[in-house]
Amino acid sequence: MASAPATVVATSSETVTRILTAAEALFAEHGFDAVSMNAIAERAGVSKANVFHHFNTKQDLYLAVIRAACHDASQHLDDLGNDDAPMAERFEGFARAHLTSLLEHEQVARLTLRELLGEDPHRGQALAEQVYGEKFARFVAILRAGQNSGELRADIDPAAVATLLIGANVFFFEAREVLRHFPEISFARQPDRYSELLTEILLRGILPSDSSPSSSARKRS
Amino acid sequence: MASAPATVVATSSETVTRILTAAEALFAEHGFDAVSMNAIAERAGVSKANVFHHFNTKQDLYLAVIRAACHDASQHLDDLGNDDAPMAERFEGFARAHLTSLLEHEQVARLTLRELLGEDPHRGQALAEQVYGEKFARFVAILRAGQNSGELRADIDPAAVATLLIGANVFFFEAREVLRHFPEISFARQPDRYSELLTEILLRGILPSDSSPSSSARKRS
DNA sequence: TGGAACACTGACCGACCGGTCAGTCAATGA
DNA sequence: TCATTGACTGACCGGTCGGTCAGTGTTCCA
Repeated sequence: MASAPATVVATSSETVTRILTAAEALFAEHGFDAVSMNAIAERAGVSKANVFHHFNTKQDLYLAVIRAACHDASQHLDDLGNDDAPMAERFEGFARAHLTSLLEHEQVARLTLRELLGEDPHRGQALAEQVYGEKFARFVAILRAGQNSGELRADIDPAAVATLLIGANVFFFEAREVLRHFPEISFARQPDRYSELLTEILLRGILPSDSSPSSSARKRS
Repeated sequence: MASAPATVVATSSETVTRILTAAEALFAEHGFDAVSMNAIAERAGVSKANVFHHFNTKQDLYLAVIRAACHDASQHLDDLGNDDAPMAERFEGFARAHLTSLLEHEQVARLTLRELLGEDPHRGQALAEQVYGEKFARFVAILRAGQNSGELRADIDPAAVATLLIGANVFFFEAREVLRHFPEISFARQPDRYSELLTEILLRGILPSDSSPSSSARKRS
């Protein structure tokens, strides 16, 4: 008579949450095949048989984790449409918020990236497409509005801009550990600074503005 | 008395190559833990015991695969420093060549991305850092030269530009399957077109040029 | 009061894992 | 000619995997 319908056997209690939390952490850190049901049960503080009582198979548990992660992700970054600020500010705001969201919800981000790389049970792609597709569409719509109002160049593809920004942020997220060891990079530990630099480049480009006469006199430090 | 020194037990024959090829394909597609030595042996057409004859442990084999992949990668993209063309062209050339290289050597790219995500035996990171760090440094140096010659803005961080470009390409590579299902995106199956769009955005930015009077008259299709 | 329902457990299963080993076979060189 | 070497194999090892099951304790309702 309970309200729970289908998809997951579990109907009650905090135990399911404990299992899902443990599984999310382990799957995010090590990947599907590197995590055993025993390890999940141990981390959740229950018996392995109990895990199988709530989730029929390991794949079912994994799918439940992915589903929960997508549900989480669908609630992040939800407050960036209602802004009247100039486009340049909104753009930087989104860049910053997106990167911050990635870093703050590292486990969800890692799970998604593993799913992208084709961790063997690649069912979750459909879910991810739905969640991230909607966010992508909203961001592209904002850029289109900026084009229509003349705040952004009309002869560029807003979807390419969105892909570029999101890609740059995702890459920063997944490679930051390595980027730290590149001596040319000063921003590996400062995501906010990276967002600033990134925004400046995307807004105004890397070529000198034609009318500026100051180009040849500059020197690097 | 042979020439092979250390690092790997194997000293001879095409068999080692067959094993490495099979292992590279399987590790790239499924990840370290999802691939059994039996599967590798079967794909290579040899017995499992023979695999262990040439490689002491599964990790040794994995490291040998990573090492070979890094050696491959170090020979890609090696012909982009000797160019006298204008910076804008060199930039687009690099963007295109980098993305093409990712797509053409998909297995190496996937192995590297898995390593980035922290596949459990993450020893290979040091190797990858060395290879990609050198390429990164060379690209940054080219950008710096462009700044000194006045072809590029002097007030931007060339390392940020490089990270942005590489990140956008890597993201396109890893997400292209998903991007195909986003209706806003027209370039998911056309990497060359993506490189064009990306280059235009990075070179000139997304803000309208101040002196241009044409901004308000444009319409989207 | 009793029994249906359910969360939960320890013991257990067959399959498969990474890894070992004794031994076969062809090539080599003294 | 024959001992040595090294690539190679099938059989096998202990251990762990995902998954099952009989049974226990508790709750709740008839």
